[in-house]
Amino acid sequence: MRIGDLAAVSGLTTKTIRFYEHAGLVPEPPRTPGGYRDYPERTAQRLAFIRVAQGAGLTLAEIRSVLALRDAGAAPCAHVTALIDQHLADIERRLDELRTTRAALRGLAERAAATDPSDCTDSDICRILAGANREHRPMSPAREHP
Amino acid sequence: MRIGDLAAVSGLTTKTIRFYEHAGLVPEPPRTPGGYRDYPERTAQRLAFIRVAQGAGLTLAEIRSVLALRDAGAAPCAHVTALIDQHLADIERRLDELRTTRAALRGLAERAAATDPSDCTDSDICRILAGANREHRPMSPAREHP
DNA sequence: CTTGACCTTCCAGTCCACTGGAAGGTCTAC
DNA sequence: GTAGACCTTCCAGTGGACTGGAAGGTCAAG
Repeated sequence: MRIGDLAAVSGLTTKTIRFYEHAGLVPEPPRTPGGYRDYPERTAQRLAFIRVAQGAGLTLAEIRSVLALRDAGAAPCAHVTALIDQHLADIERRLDELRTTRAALRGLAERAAATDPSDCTDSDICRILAGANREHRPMSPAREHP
Repeated sequence: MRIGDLAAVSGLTTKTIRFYEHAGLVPEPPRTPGGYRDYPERTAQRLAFIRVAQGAGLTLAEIRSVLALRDAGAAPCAHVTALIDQHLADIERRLDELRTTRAALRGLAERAAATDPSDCTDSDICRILAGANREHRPMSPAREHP
């Protein structure tokens, strides 16, 4: 099975598969005499597993750790369970953040509807935004890497 | 006002302020004879505005566009309103995604609780994850740049 | 024998908002 | 005069998951 075939059956691109190999998610396959990658059938299963795990919100690094355990002959169950719990907690946190930001934005949308543009002078840059939540600071929503 | 003072009153770092200047959010200030940045008072207001706008979930690029309008003498109200609506829609979409992923993860957590590790063979890499949502594919959650 | 589909490697860029560090200059207090 | 706090510039890196492109090699069909 060459990389193009594998890409076709897995729904990924050849680029992505090479990237996965580079990232240690897929082992280096044997090569044909011409130097082409020649994959065994089970690599397709591995890629399918990666997709499912990604769908569950695991990062490639986490998926790699699960695969490494399995490749080492260990049952990764406990590890997987921990990852799932961790991601659930993470998602709850992000949901909270998003709901807070949504509430703030809805407030701003209301304020915007009530604002007369001709009323809006240079002094504050923007009447809608400036002055908003000047009392209740603790908002800071979508900052991923603070 | 030198950059350190401005950092102190704005709660940002000097690094960040220079970065904002480089990014076109803050105009280049005059310099002291020694070459230090010497900010007027109103820059502090500008930085405060940036923080509020960021708190509302606007990106620096969007904030720059609002500031550019204001600097050009125009009232950015309509633009700001559009940005707010857009971000609200965006947040709804992300909330949906997160809720979907959460539901999937809860299913996996249940399955994990019901899985006996000694039961778990090499064949599928991981019983908990593999085989999960093999029917209802459409999950794909936290993919920001697909 | 040529076309063109496929493959190879490697490097760099994307997005976002910073952050770190090196190598040096300036200012204030003692 | 010197310590050390602050400032300057510029370049590179972070995380996450790819994606694009250049420059070239291989293979099957016509």
